[in-house]
Amino acid sequence: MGRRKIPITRVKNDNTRQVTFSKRRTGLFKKANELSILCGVKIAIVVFSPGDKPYSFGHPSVDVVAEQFLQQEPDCESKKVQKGVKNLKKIDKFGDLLKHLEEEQKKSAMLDEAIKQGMGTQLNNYHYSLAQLGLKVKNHLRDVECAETMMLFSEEAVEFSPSPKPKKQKTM
Amino acid sequence: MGRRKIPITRVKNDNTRQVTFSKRRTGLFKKANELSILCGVKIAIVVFSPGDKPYSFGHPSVDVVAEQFLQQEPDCESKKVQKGVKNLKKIDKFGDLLKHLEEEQKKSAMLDEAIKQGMGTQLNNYHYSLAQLGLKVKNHLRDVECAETMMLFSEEAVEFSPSPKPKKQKTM
DNA sequence: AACTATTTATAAGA
DNA sequence: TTCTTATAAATAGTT
Repeated sequence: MGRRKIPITRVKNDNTRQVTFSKRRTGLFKKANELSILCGVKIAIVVFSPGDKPYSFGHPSVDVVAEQFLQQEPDCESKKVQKGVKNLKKIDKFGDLLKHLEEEQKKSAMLDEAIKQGMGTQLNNYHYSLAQLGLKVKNHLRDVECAETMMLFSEEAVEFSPSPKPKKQKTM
Repeated sequence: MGRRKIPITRVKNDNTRQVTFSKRRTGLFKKANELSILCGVKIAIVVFSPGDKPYSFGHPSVDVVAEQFLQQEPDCESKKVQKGVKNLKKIDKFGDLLKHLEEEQKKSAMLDEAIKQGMGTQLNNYHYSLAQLGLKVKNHLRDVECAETMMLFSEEAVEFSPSPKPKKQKTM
């Protein structure tokens, strides 16, 4: 799609790579925007530049899409989970771990209830705390090298805008 | 980019819209793949079809990208969290809830350790159990209508594959 | 940032 | 859904 055909392998020259990134990211977001409009669908993209700066696109917002993505209830998956839990119970060696897990789930339910009681302005505080808990849980999965996670974040829904809050703002 | 130029407005015919979605989604994921390789960057895309079926693309995986995106430390955000936690401690009414939360985090650490001890074939079972826990956590956040969550599910990290586990599998 | 020769994506049709 | 192909659109190299 240019003066010459290029092989799809990492662009070696730093500067060229950054230019390619800028051009193609723009093109990608444009395509995503068209897709969302033409088909009336929700979409979210998150990408990090070669300099590790985050860029995102979302319609109607990254949040909304991520939210929906996580809410899915996997029929077969849930079966697997249940099956897994049953097998788990058969294994003495991990019996107490299972107990811990169950306790955590009960507490989750408690928190859930308590939160519903209504805590007005403190909702957000709890919210953040819960988010931290969620992160912990997720990290476990990562640690055991299972990649079936996903998550999101906060702040404004973005359209064609470089995401805010870059962790380490490097060169780009 | 076809026999004719089309205006970027919602495609009215249901069938045509679905066809357009399929073609453009494929094209978009291809572009995303090229971008990730050419520039050596991480990227994740989540999109829902007109029938609300989820599709995703991630390099190296949706998880990894989401993880990094959420781990960014938005100066103001992290301050808010810390501030929130502090305020939380000052509020007697919610003191015990906080304790519960802290306990859960400790247990998370325990689970983490135990898992690292090595559990071979049972890893996946625990993984699923943990995923359930994560789901619980997420649900809390959703209940309080804050979208800064994260969660997970299970099964394969995806590349060019329609995501599994559609909640309500409609027409497409 | 612009330009443009080329490659690539895709709308319509089968 | 998959394929074909005329045409629109993206972009690599250049300025």
